[in-house]
Amino acid sequence: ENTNPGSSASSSSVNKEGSKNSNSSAPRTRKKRCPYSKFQIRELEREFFFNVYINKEKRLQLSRMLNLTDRQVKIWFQNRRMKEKKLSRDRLQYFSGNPLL
Amino acid sequence: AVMILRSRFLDARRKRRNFNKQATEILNEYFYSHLSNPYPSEEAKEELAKKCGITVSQVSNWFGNKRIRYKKNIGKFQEEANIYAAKTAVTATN
DNA sequence: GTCATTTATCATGC
DNA sequence: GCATGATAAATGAC
Repeated sequence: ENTNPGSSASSSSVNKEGSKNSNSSAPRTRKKRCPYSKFQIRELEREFFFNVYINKEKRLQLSRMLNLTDRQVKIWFQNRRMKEKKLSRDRLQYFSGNPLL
Repeated sequence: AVMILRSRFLDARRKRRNFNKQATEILNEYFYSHLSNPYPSEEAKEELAKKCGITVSQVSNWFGNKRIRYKKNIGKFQEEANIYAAKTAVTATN
């Protein structure tokens, strides 16, 4: 369902940021947003359920299992925490000051 | 009672509903009168949300979408921009 | 780390 | 069929 760069047997097409770009290419092209697969989301959510903050060890393990970079996993947890916070805010607003409660 | 509220909340998020005309008017008025810096402060967002009858998050969503879509195709919004420019000019004279 | 944001994508309205 | 609002990756300020 998801043709993830780095998944399957992608040899080396993964754009790495490690290269301290020798020549121009001044503004590094922004990485294109690539939606994660159901499987990737399930595993990420599973780990998020156990601990909202993931440590470096599990992060590396997860990134290898899901064919994601450590940075991607790290950012996913950051965004996920923000999502959780927003859900709490919306919940609070919705259930407060409503007609029948 | 709580259950129906809960279920209504769960599916109320992704069910999109267009804003009413008045709310859109208010948002567009702010956007085109701050076209050089269309980034309302948190206080401005709260005020807009109150006047439009929507949440602050919805105001942020609206400005985020408006900025990117305006930047991507300025020509398409030219007519709209002129309308609100004239509107703010009128209010300025009053 | 949080958090506003950019950008693409999703889901719906009409 | 696109317009539009909401959400999901990705970046950057701090």
